[in-house]
Amino acid sequence: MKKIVLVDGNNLLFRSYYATSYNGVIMKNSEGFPTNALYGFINMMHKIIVEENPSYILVAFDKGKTFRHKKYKEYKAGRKEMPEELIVQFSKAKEVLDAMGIKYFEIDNYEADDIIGTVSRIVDEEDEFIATIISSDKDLLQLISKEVDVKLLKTKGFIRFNEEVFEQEYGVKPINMIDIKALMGDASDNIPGVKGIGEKTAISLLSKYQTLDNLYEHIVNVTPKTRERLLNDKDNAYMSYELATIYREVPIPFTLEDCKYNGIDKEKFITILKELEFKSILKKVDTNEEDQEVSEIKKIDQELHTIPIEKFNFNKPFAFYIEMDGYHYWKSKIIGIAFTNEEGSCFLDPEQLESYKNIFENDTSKYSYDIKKSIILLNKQHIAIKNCDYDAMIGAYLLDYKLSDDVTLLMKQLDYDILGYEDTYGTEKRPKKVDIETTKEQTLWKSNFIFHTKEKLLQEIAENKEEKLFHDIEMPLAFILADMEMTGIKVDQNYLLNLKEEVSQKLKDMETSIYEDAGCTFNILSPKQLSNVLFVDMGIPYPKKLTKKDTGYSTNKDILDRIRDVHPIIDKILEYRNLSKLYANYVVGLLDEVSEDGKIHTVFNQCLTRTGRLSSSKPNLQNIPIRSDYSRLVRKAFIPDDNSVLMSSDYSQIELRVFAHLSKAENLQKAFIEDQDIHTQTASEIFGVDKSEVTKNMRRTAKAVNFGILYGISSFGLSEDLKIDVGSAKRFMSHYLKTYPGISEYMEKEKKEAYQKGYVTTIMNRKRVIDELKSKNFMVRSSGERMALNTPIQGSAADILKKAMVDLYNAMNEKKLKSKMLIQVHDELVFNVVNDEIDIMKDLVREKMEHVVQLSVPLKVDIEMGNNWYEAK
DNA sequence: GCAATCACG
DNA sequence: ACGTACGTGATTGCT
Repeated sequence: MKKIVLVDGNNLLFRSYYATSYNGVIMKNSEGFPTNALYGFINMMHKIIVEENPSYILVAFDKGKTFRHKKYKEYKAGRKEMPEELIVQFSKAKEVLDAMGIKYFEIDNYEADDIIGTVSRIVDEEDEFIATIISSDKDLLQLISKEVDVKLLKTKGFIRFNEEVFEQEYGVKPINMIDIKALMGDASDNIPGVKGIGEKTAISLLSKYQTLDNLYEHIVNVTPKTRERLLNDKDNAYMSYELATIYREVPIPFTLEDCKYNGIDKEKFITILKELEFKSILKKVDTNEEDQEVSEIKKIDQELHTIPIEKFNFNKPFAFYIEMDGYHYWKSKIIGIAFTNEEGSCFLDPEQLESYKNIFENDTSKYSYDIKKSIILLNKQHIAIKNCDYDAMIGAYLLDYKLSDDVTLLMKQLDYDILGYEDTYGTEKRPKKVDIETTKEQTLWKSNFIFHTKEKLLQEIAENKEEKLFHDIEMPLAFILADMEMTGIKVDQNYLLNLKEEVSQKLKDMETSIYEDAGCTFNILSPKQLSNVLFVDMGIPYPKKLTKKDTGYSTNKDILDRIRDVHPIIDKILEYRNLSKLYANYVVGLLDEVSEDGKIHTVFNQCLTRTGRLSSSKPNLQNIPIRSDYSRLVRKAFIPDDNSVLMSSDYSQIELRVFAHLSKAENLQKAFIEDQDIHTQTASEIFGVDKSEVTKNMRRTAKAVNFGILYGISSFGLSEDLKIDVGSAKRFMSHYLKTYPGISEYMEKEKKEAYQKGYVTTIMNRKRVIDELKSKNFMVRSSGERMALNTPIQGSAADILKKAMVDLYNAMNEKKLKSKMLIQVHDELVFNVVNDEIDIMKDLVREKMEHVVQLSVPLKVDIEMGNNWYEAK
């Protein structure tokens, strides 16, 4: 059997044009020639060839007015004119196809559909070929037969229809697609169909009567309303039938054999790609870059040659990689260390570690991967690391992976084949047992890799202007975080144990009371069971419309809050949830994490978030309760060392200040310079009242709007947050934007730049690639836009606090202070301050944090102290 | 393993 | 017309 692929060229070009035209902005090459549709088109054709692997392929295009226009003047009327910027891409597409070695045809007065219909008929009639039709137009489904299937393109992926799939989906034969169209019409082609009959009715009618003729013959059996509609529009139905029928007798001037696919004309293809400036595609085509990268890695692999450790020169710069035997570095031990320098690699057995202590502590320049992990593992053996100035993991993080350049491809390979954390250590729940027999080779390979990719990675960092971020912030920060983790924070376990008893008793009482109200017992924490009890058994009306995607009733706080007044059980459930969260996460959960030294040693993930923030895990110390009075009591369990206090220092409104700086909105900046309460100030301006007359509610609204701005704003989101209607939310927004001139311009500029570059940056040039902006899906793309707006704000704030940590840490060292930095919570630092350093620390912390960078608005910190974290806030 | 929920900034 | 605010982590229930 020979396989021929039939592509609806018009359809593909249309799709990729409209999928990549945002706000009228489309991709062009430097000459101004529009290229957006071609980009998607070429990728699509490439994908088709890879996925279908056809020996024959044909692309069909429309040409001229068809017989359908003669029959029905209104055919395709009301369609927007094809934009000039798309028209010019059509002729270019044909050049592209030539270069790709793909045959295309257009025949005067026929649509692409008709050509495809004719070819598929020929395929049906002869015995040598089978065909696959590719389009997103359901019309073509009528061509399905034993030898012909249709790959129907969707916004996400595709569905392959053959006879069975079609019948399962529609309950009729593929040829009845025409009858369906005749009844339901097609708005995009302006085919009328029968008024009042949509897809559902059409399908259900035809699954009973099969064809249009048969339906009208048995019209008496149809329900009165539908019968009336059918009779009213009978003429239209039959005309629509004709219009929807693909013509399969086009006089085609070629044979199937003419459509043989002989592969691309590389030279021609590359010339066109260069002209269109499709660098990423060019890279794929040009000598098959991906293969090259793989071979380069393999080359490193091959070059790996081990030398006896006695002959290894530790006085020259070297890379090292430490392998441990478990998932969690606090609980694991070293099982081997590999070293690489320009002469080769060697392996160190952990039993000999003691005698090699000095090589980590000498002045030689060292490179590693996940240096923080290495510091902590070695620290357990009382070994320090000096002069490690390069961490490949941090480098890869700053490059944000997935740029389509050499280093990133290498890093991807690296991540997948070599250093993948989960591949080596498993997951939290399923940790792998690591033993050196199986990993020795890999460990050597890893250090080898670190050494040999360093230059490339650093070069890439330089190209991004991220050198300062890398060398002056992230690298020193790794050591600081290691110190903070190792120091840990002291926990009052007795306090937590008492709290445990108290909460557990409350939970029991609560439980009985809820069961009484409900009249049955059930699992309160199961949303499924709970919604059943509330909205079915007890008959409480669900307060929100169920959208089609909802699988069932939601029972989240937002929903329950709206029905609080209906029944006392609701408040009890909310309370029960609060308490069980407190119990599981913050009482038992924390107690489980206390080490033998009576402290909690969290892990700060430095290379995880997309914005540049840290995250904290095992346990997470960045989400300890504070918003509710009762839950925040757990903070009393976090206590200072002897003769010390806990000091907390947090930036006031850092993200809004960063936003005022970035957006250059003058009155916003002014408010900060004058040290106003920013939400009150905003309220006074958008409500047009004096500050003294701003009510609590006005301030609350203003605060929500301010947050909306930081998150990339949508009036819907604001209305949800404030529980007001979308219209009012819209008015607040537009009023806000009028009040603060410059903000909408800033946001538009930011979005446009993100679309052009494909990434956004922070004040310290931290980079975040946003692939969502390329999505064809509106929702995904909008979300990409919000990321583009929010990341510079959140990320710059993160940069600022990170730099402050470095500056402050260095200053504390210089002054030989005994106080310690313990925790970072995005805009807050927590310290253990020894009593006789309180004054000096207060001044130093304020000085370093407030003057870490020079913005157009001042930075402000609030400092609190106490005998536990509860008091220091 | 994923969805739902809720803790923080 | 889409369906809707940014960034995290841990627990629970359920397939």
